[in-house]
Amino acid sequence: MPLEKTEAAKLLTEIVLLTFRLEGGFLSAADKISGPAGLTAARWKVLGAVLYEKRSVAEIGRVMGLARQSVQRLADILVSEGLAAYEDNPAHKSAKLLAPTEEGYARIARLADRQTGWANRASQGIDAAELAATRDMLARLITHVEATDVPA
Amino acid sequence: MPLEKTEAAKLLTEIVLLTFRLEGGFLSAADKISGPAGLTAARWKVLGAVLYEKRSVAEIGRVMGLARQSVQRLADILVSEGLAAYEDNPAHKSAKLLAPTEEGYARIARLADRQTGWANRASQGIDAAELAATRDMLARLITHVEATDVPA
DNA sequence: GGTTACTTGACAGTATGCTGTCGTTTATCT
DNA sequence: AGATAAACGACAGCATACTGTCAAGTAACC
Repeated sequence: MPLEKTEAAKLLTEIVLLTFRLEGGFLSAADKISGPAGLTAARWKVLGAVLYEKRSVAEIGRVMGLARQSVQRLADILVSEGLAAYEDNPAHKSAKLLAPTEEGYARIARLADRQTGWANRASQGIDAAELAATRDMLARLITHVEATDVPA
Repeated sequence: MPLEKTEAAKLLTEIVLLTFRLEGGFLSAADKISGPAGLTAARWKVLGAVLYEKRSVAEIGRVMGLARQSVQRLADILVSEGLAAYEDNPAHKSAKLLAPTEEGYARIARLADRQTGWANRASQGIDAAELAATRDMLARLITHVEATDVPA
């Protein structure tokens, strides 16, 4: 006899599928927004993670929920393109801190208006309170999912 | 002078980042759930899309929000592994319909209980009405995002 | 019926992100 | 201080998903 899903579990299962689909749409939009500034969605993510605070590669991975190795690759590309640079980390000899260069900041500035315009249009006609509730629930789900282990 | 974000746009921007992160968590869980049944998250998605209805590759792509070519690759793999088969499409000479084989159905059955258990645990303590509201908002956002074009 | 537009599958190339593994560096514990 | 554990960067290999392009099939239009 198969296991029974709770009401919440049924809804969560629907949310999983919708999240996959929504992520695809967001990613596609992010690529189109960042393309004209010479960036991709993934590089924008990494550069954005160090805009206001220098971070090590591993730290960026934790903040964005990505594997260390994925970030390492993108960070190296950003450095090779002159959009970011590794700076010495007083707290760690080999784990250098990534920080945007002037050109890196300039690239982000070039897409800011495009991102704002997109966000304004895409959120048009949607109640802010409902969006805030959705944001809070997504944050809560992230916590729950990361704490839920899957038995081998 | 930079463009101004509406309140809803600010919230949407936060939701974008949370969605990226949540998708990563869901994907990781889906891989762990489907692994013991000899599937991956991506193959489970495609097989799941034809469980109750045969579909062409392009149709699966539309339903799941994926590129035709991505689905084609996975569908070919499923067929080569004997988990699905292409059947003649009376309405189109070359666009065959994908359908699970008996073994394909069996694989899905093998992970059903694991998925249910995960969903029950991960949704524990979360109000069903709030989850339903989130689900509805995600569906709405998908529609909005897919209708919002990004100027070149 | 024939032209045109769209859909579909196929193939190639690329970007993203994962796991696994290794040696080094840092932190912890006794 | 020394041993153990954990974190970090580096490298390799692989899965997933994208864009671009082409030929063939289907639908729409005149």
